Amino acid sequence: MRRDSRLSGVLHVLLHMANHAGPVTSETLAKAMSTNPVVIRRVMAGLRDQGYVRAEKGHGGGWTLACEPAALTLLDVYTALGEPTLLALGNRTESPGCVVEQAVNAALGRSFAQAEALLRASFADVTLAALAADVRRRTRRAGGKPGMAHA
Amino acid sequence: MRRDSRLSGVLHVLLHMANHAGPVTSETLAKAMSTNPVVIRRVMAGLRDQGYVRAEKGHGGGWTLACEPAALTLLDVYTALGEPTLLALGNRTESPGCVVEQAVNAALGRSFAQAEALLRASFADVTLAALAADVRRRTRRAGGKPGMAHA
DNA sequence: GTTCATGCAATATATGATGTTACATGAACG
DNA sequence: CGTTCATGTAACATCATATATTGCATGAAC
Repeated sequence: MRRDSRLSGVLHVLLHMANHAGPVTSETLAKAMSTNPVVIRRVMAGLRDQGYVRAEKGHGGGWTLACEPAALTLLDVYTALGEPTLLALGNRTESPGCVVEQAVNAALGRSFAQAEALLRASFADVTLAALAADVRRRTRRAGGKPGMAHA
Repeated sequence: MRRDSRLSGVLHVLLHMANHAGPVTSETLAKAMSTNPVVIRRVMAGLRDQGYVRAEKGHGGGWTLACEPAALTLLDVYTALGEPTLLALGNRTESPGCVVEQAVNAALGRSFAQAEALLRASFADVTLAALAADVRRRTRRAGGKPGMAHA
């Protein structure tokens, strides 16, 4: 099944913004992600509505981080994205009349709920600041420069 | 994202077979699942190749369970299906040149690996016999008959 | 008022699960 | 035998959704 990479993409964008002083335009971010500026605006809309980032128009405009990186968790970002489906597996139908269906749904549902809870807990444990620190560590190790070293 | 319901569907089919003495045809199973016989054969192919079920042609043919329900776990079934993707989220690209990408992939990868491991462990803990027992319990509680009480 | 940037709707594309048709193979029954 | 029933499989249609793209409106800075 096709996998949703919006969370990954948004984190990538946020880290670039954290590494950058002034506002960054959708176009710049899009080039760094080799995608389209509209896609950037689309996935950032939720974060903007939550107040995590700010978008300004006109000359010198672009995206700015509007919160403490240490206070923003992956769970916040995931929630701002609209909490897209986490699991690729699901129950066939919700036909409450069939006891077989009920038993299958109950068993799978327990497993699915556990996995979702674990994922959310994992997300809540990681802050943007921690990710940024990891980026700095990797940059030092590679001896490169911090900016957007994209192909 | 659209969710893969093949595991749910196959379990449904296996439970119907466990409740039924003789062979069951794809057509009968398809009606019970309100789908197409070809879909049944497709998702059952892996289980047949693993020897978990048997398929016989001609008059009186159909599908038969070929293993102990207590020995068949959901993990076995999942594996026989070809281990379809468990998580709906994924990493954007595998561009090893970008340290930001590496950091994001590492963080998300840890969460994803944990969740997948938990799911597999959950699956390994449930046997077809346990599911069948749950079906019987639910049937008793509802006062209905065990067969394929589908709409 | 021209340029730059976001906001957003509308549309196109790609992928993968699901549904369907068609035909071949082989077993059981007359 | 041949007929019927069932699976096996390829080929194609359908549908949902993430992703890509175009177009135009809005508003800020020069």
